[in-house]
Amino acid sequence: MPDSNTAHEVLTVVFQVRHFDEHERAGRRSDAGHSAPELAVLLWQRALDPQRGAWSLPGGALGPTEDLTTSARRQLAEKVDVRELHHLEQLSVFSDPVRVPGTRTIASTYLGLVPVTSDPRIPDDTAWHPVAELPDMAFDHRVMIEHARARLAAKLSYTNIAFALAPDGFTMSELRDIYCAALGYQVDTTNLQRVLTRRGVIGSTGETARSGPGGGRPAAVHRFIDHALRVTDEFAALRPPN
Amino acid sequence: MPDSNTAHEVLTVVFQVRHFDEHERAGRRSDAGHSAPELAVLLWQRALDPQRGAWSLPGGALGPTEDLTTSARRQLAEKVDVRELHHLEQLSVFSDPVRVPGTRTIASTYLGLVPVTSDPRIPDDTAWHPVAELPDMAFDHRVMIEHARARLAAKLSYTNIAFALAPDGFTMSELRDIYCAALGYQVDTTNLQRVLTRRGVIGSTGETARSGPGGGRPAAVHRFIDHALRVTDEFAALRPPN
DNA sequence: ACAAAAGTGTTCGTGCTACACCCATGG
DNA sequence: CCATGGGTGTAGCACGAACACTTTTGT
Repeated sequence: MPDSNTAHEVLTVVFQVRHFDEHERAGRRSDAGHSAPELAVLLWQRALDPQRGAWSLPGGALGPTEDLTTSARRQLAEKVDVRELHHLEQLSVFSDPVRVPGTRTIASTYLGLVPVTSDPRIPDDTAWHPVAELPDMAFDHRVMIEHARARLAAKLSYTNIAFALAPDGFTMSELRDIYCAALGYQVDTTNLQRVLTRRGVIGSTGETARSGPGGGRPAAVHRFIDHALRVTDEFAALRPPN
Repeated sequence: MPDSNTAHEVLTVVFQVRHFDEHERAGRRSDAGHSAPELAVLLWQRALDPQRGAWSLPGGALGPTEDLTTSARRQLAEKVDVRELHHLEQLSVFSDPVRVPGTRTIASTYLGLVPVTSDPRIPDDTAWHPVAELPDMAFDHRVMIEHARARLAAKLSYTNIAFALAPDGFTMSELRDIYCAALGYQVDTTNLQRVLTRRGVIGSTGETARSGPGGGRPAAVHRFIDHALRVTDEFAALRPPN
């Protein structure tokens, strides 16, 4: 009996660092006055029961001839331009038999990252939400987002994964804002630059950016050396002998 | 149509650090003359086609009312006493539509750890194999073992995961042998002790072990403080400010 | 006494943080 | 010339690697 009563779905936590307008979200600006960017997740609102009105992660049923990664990309193509998805990796599987009502459904979750520069057209039932204040979430989707966020934060410190969130060229201030948004705490610009250059993760293009209104020294433009995930701090301790 | 033609199986990479007899495995002894322990994986040999005679990871079909972790434990109960399984964690999912012939089967893989002290009775078709020289492996099981080994090696350096491989009480030499076997390279006993005590991972019981034949100072007996997985080196860089 | 194994102390290098100080631009 | 923001220098700390040295046992 190869057939079963079990369905398999793929759900992707898509993150992007975004600015949210002040009039949308009162009383949330940095000291300097300009709004600080925040880590956002892409969600769609359920139009039908169960859990009508609650927000869900994008995704859907796994097709019979596709693997999980292909399925995740296919499903996201309806919500986000696939070319904008600079990183996609597998997270964990949620297999509680009663995690959703009806047919028993196993969910494989993915982490997807979109750079700040892209602003893909998204359907009407879909929106970016700051991870700091999530709406009512359907089923077990909230904990999936928490897992994804923890994974992202961890990898920011020992891989070059930020390449998938940053634009092609950027100033160190812009990159610091991205790290702050993704990590949820303040990061020192000076040390960020030193750590990433020492590890060979970023480098300087020759160019310089124009200084903003009110002056200030023009910033050097940097870029990520690699555009694929690389581990840059493999063993903090117990590393192999020379 | 909730029914599907897709099956779901759970496969577990069970590791244990074991001694292999010299007459079984010629020419593999340390300088001192006593055989060094090695990292071993539990496999069973297929009696039926396809891939008859090749070796497989233990596991099987996911039951309709159990989650993945429960299923892994249940399947292993036939091979290994469950009480001996001191750690079990999810690895990745293998979802290539043609990864096995016949019904499309998705495999969720797990990492399981058994302490050196236990020697569970295992069925006749089942055996421990050193990971350094695996036999002919069925399907995609070889790469699953490689994933598991990489995960174990990584976690040994930034978590207390070795508690699941070590006995209740141990000397630092015994613990070093476990780390050497699992990592595949030499580890310095002195520094291992310092790293793990500073992190609060291990501590000294008052006791001392008897010295072996040929003398030598009796060793202090140590133990792991926690018996659940704990991350001990979360941020190597970019850690939050004070 | 001697060998063997365990434990301790010391030196060194490295990677990260924090903070002070210098540079370039717009007004 | 001054405010604003970018960049550089430096001191200090915490961690881990390597290795010499001391301690405690058995024969």
